[in-house]
Parts: sequence; structure tokens; C-alpha cells
Amino acid sequence: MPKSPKRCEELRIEMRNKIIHESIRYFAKNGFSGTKISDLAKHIGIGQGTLYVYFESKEMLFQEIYKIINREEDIEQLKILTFLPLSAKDKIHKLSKRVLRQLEEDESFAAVVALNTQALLEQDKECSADGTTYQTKLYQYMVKIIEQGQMEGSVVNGNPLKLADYYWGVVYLYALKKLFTTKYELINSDDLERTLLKLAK
Amino acid sequence: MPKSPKRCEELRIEMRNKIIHESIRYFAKNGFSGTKISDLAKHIGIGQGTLYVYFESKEMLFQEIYKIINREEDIEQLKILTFLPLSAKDKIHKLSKRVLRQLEEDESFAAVVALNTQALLEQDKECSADGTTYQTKLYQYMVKIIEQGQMEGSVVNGNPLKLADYYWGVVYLYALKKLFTTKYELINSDDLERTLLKLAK
DNA sequence: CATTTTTGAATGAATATTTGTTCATTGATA
DNA sequence: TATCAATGAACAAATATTCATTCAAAAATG
Repeated sequence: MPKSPKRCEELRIEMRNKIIHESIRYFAKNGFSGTKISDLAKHIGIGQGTLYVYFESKEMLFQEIYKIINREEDIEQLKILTFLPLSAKDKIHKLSKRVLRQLEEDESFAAVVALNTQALLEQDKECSADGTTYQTKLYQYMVKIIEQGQMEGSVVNGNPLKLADYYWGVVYLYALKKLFTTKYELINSDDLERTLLKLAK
Repeated sequence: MPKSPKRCEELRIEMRNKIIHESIRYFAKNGFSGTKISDLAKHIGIGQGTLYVYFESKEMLFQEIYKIINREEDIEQLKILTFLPLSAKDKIHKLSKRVLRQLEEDESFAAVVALNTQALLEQDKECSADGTTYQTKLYQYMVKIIEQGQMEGSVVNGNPLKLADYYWGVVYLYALKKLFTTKYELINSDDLERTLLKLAK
């Protein structure tokens, strides 16, 4: 009799995760058309054929990644923060600290941010504005915090959606830095907060 | 008799400029490997073969563009501003206004910024740190202004190079916005300045 | 417990497809 | 009608995908 089906299943899941995990960073760095299957396979350390055992095509692998980077946990956490009984200034501080920590600790967070932002930028082309993407939801909660801050007088004036866009844009910048530069020096949390806050003397 | 050589020369220069001008935005948006010659030609409104009358290869066209986007005028202007007898705060204000106006008025400025920043990000891979690129020079003058501002007390504390990087990073963000979104709403100059300034109450 | 047998994942050379480049022909102009 | 830029079908090179084969694990057998 052959290998136990159970063990086989385990191995499949393990390999599938390995491929996805390694591909996320590779795609984020090189883009879809900049990623050759031969290179990607070499980078993961598997044969080209193996990729096709787990995914129908390059396109499908990419789509699979897009499903995975829609991290509900992140959105949930921001939602909770949004409705906490805190000043907007405190919320922005907490959020900024958290985001920067994640950028530092979580190996693939930078790739997740980069891919999501790129998707948002290119969404304009495809006109698939269903408003339910990762970024779009992050924007919605951010707008709430910004509006609160504007009422409280701690956040600068201006279109809240534009300011939210600016804030997440700066996060995207540092995700790019982390992805591309070898010696990555973490941004200061203050710099990130300053995208929104009126700084008192 | 054929066309006059003079008229021919004129037409050649015209077509060459047209190709370069249209290609800059196309490459900035789609990247090198994301740009197909067939698509690019269609976008410009010429035949595929025509591209090869004017440029040896896709690679060469791309290199040609890289020469062109190293705009000495921009650097010269920043250099002049840097050594003007003004407060750093005023310099930052003038610069921010100027950059945003250029982003709005100059059709290909956004593409120039995007391509230069992408080159800077990827330079890490290739280790060609010759320190004479467009961005690198912009950084150098920016650092001077930031140092002045820190002495004067108007600019936040922190590594000046990192702050310069941050400032140009935000400009890059808005270049991306302009390139990708159809209905582009210009960033407020204040938002850009706030990357550096301590805002007094 | 050594050997055989069976299974399915892994592989990469072979093939299909896509994309870059060439070149013989066309068309516009003076 | 002589010239030369423009063109796109034909060709070459690069890249994605397939599939016949290899390999490693483990159950069955003596």
C-alpha cells in the first residue's frame, strides 16, 4: 500500500503554502509580467512543473494570491480601533505604531500592502469598483477616524478620503522600501502620524 | 525628385519625439516587461515596424528614455533655490508649490518622477550606486535645505537623508495617482510640506 | 526486518504560446 | 517617377505549459 492519504494531504498543504508564501513577495517585487515561472520556481526551490501541480496557471496563482492578501483580520482590527472610546489622536498613534511594527515583524506584510495598493491604483483601468476590497475598507474606517479628529481639532482640514489615501500611501512607500532595499531602516512613527495631525508647538 | 532632405529630417525628428513622449508615460505605467511592443505601437498610433526605424530595440528605446528623464533643468532649479537667501520654511514652500504645479501642468512630469523613483528603488539590486542619478542629486540639495530648517527650528528632527527620501516619496505617490487615476485631484501643497515641517499651533 | 510493490508528488525536457524583431512591399511626396 | 518613411506579415527569441519519467515513502509479504 502507498503513503497514507493523511500524510499526503499534509504534504500538499505544506507545499501549497510554501509556494504561495514565496510567490507573494516575488510578485510584489517584480509584478505579474516581470515574474517568469522559471525564475519563480528557482527562487522557491522547486521544479517548474511542480507549480502546475498546485496551480492551473501563472494567472491562477496570481489570483489565488489576491484572495489571500485580503486580510480580514487587519480590517477587523482597524474596525475595532475605530469604535474604541479614544481620541482620534490616540487612535492614529496606536494605528501607526501597529502598522510599523507589522511592517517590521511580519515577513510578508510589506508584500501584502504593496500588492493591495497596486491593485487599487490599477482598478481604475478595469472599472471593477465594487468597493469591497481590502484597501477600500481600510479607507472607510480611516475616514471615520479622520472625521473624528477634525471635529476634535487634532487633524488637519481637508477632504477626509483624500487624507486617508495619503496616509495609506505613505504606508505603501515604506512597504516598497522594505521590499526593495536590503538595509531597511524603519520609518519613524511620528513621520507617519504627521501625514494627518496638526502638530502643536 | 524626392522629398527635400530638410523636410525629411523635420519629419524624422517629429516622429522620434512623438514616440519618446508617448513611450515615457506607457513605460512609467506598465513597466519594462509589462510593455508589449505591439500594444505600445497601437497606443502611439503607429505600426510596430516604425518603432524599429527609430530605435534599435525595446531595450534601446528604454535606455533612451532614461537619458531623457535625467532632467538637468530640475536639478539646476533646486540648486538655485537651495542657495537663495531664504528661510528653509520658505524654500520648502516654494519647492512644494513648484513641484505640484509641474505635476499638474507638465504632461510627462509624473512619468519622469515615477520612472526615476522606480530606478532608485531597483538600483539596490544592481549595485550601480554611482550617486549621480537625477534622484540622488535631488536628495543632496534637499538634505541641505532640511539641515538648514533643523537649525532654524522649523523642520522636524531626524536623519535629513531619510526625511528627504520621505519628501520625494510623497511626490512619487502623487505622480502614481496622476498616472493611474483618470479623475486626478491635486494634493494640497500643505500636505506635502507637512512631511517636513513642525507645524506651529 | 529485509524485500517487494504500490502510489502520487516532483521533475525538467519537450511543446505551445506569446512577444520582440526583420524585411519586402506600399504609399506619400516633391 | 525617384526616394524614403511607414507598415504588418513572417520570423526568431523568450516564456508559459504539458507530460512521460523519476523518486521517495510506506504498506504488504515472506
